[in-house]
Amino acid sequence: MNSRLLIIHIMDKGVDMTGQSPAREPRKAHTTQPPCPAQQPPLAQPVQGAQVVARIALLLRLVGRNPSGTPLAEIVRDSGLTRPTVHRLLTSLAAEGLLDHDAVRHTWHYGPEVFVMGTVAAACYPIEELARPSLVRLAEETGESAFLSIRRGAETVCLLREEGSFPIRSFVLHEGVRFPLGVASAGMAILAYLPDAEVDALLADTGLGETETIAARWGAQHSPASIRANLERTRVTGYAVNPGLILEGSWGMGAAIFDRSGRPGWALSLTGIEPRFKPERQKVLGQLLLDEASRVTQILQRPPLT
Amino acid sequence: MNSRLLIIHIMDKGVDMTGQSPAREPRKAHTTQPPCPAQQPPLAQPVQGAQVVARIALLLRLVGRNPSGTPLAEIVRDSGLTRPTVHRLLTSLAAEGLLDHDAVRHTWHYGPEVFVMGTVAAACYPIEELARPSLVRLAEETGESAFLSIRRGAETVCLLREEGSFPIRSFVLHEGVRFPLGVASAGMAILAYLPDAEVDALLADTGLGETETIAARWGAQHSPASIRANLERTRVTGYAVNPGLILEGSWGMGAAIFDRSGRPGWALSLTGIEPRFKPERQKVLGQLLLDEASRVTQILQRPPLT
DNA sequence: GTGCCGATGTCCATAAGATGGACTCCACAG
DNA sequence: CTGTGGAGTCCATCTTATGGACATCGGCAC
Repeated sequence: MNSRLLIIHIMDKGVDMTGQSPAREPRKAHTTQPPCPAQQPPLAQPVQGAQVVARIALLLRLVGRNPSGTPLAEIVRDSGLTRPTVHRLLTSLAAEGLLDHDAVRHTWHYGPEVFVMGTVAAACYPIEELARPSLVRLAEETGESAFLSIRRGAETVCLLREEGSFPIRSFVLHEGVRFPLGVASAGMAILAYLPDAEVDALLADTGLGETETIAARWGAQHSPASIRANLERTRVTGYAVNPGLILEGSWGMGAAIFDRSGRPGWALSLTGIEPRFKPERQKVLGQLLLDEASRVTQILQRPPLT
Repeated sequence: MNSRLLIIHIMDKGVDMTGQSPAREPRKAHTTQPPCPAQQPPLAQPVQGAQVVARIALLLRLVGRNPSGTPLAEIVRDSGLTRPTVHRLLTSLAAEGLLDHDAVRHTWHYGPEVFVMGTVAAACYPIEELARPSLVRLAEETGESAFLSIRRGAETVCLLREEGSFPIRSFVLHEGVRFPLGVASAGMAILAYLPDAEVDALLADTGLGETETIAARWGAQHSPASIRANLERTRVTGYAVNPGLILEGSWGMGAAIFDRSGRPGWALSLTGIEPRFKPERQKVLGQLLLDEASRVTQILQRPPLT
């Protein structure tokens, strides 16, 4: 389960070696530029009068990347907040049951209250039950691991994972992992079916600094041009292919699911190693993905619930 | 749904007519007594330096009571906070995707982010899949509605609901509803298997004021004595019976589920109308509940998962 | 129509409360 | 033993949340 950590590490150590600013300093962000909308690339607007809420939400999102627990230092680093602040907020969240603190391993995870709230919320978001059968079928028929991701603002979040039978499995993707739209096949599949204007907006402003571009974080293979090229390919076939762009040799394919208003809000995807994604098989896998995505979409269209 | 809420109601309506301070003033609480452990009777300790976190958690819990949406006024009333504060916090939470604001109906619900986080958390709390089959069986075999509740501090929270076929159904209990331990059959079943010391603590201090007792909120049939009497009955049979104590004619029965350390952390329960809970049938239903609770308990005991 | 009521939503001066620099403590490696 | 890196704690400072007061909206009675 720490293979994931690995990736984080790799990325932290390697990709970010843009050279400049060895000591991070984004934490001063909130002190000076009140009109500045983007301190972090989350999904929130400026908002007035409750920055703590933004911080808490940020921390909750960060903790969520690792269901198996995240150490304080990692959260401090990735949040850009100071250690005392993060520690205090995490402690308070834990006191409320929203987080849990593993005192032995010094890690933080989601607490029972999050689970409880999520279960309640799940009553309003029935995607889970709707998509699980599709995931199972995909995993069984292909042998690869199958995933459901949801769009959240400019990101996708991996919600469900269904393991395939193939003995070599990638752990780049698992529950809670977030990617910007355009990175990973799920985000690519979703992005491909958003209106052009939104695509432009999403690919253009990644905050303010040019250091914050997707490419800076995820490598040159995620330059706007590369992403747009892949978008075109995705629009032609209907499904997205990620040819090892995140981790060499780790391929993925995805297809979008559309909500009642016709917008792509989720995606099904498959991941595996490169030899399992030869061109001929891509067509097969792509069709399977499209079939299942279409099935889920149709179920979603149907009920006028509420 | 903390007992705390109650007080607010009481105060607003009548009890606080002690003459002094018609305007509520419990909000000064945090300013003076730092060592005082009980400012609010939720599940949290004093905590230092992040009262906003407590407020946010409180609001999230309150919103969760009603998956279908809660108006601002209700949250303001039950939280004891001022309207501007509640409004600002809710707005901020909505901006983060943790809540959703129905601008037409002026109601607040859980947002997609809560659902996402919950789904991630669910990977660590597999009770859902473990218990669902039991709920389905219970609902099918009895015709009543079946529920899974979880213990959260001094409360139970209803997590899952499975409708029965019987055409008259009670909606006292549904996803997100919270009761103090000792109220409703699920909480009674759990309370009955907690150590005596804990039971005493839970039944004794319901905060600080004597106006905050469970009985004050849930009626004299929930006096400590009555609860203890019911506890005894529960310990004899193994299952709890709620003979319409919350709502006349709305009966319930529950059985506890035990975690790996042998503590009662969840409960299965059935609800229905009084004629369906005649003594002979109680035995049948009770046995079914015990069987299913035991089954879930055994599954929980088994895996040494991380 | 008009006026009342209860609700939501907004503003901004105030002071309450969150912040983070600096410190301690602990575990582990060399 | 000393050095390094991380977790956790403290408290003076000043940023940030607070809530009283106001604006607005929609429904309802007359």
